[in-house]
Amino acid sequence: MTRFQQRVYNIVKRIPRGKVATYKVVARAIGNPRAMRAVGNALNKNRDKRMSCHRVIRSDGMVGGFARGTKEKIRLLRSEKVMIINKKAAVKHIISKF
DNA sequence: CTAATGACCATTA
DNA sequence: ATAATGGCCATTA
Repeated sequence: MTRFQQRVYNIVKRIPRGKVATYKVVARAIGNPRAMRAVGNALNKNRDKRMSCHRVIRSDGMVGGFARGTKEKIRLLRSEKVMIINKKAAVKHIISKF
């Protein structure tokens, strides 16, 4: 586990149920404002099902990728009442700061 | 060390 | 409105 991954997970862990954050905002929160792409890579490697990496989406509102499939990601989000239309999450759920 | 990869982003066409 | 492009960065081969 690299330190970068640690920092990412520590932030992602704090996203409350029913809310989502963008890769970009997470990158900013860990102090690497331009590392949003690397954030996605870090989450991709996570195999811990207990961790809620499905709450991280793209900055344009699209749900984005998921290690176990976008379908599953959407299913998980819907299960916690996050409204999704055309693979896009409703703005009201998106958190923009920590 | 260099090169390639990808759960991204903003700009441009 | 959609699609392509160049850039960015941690990790891995």
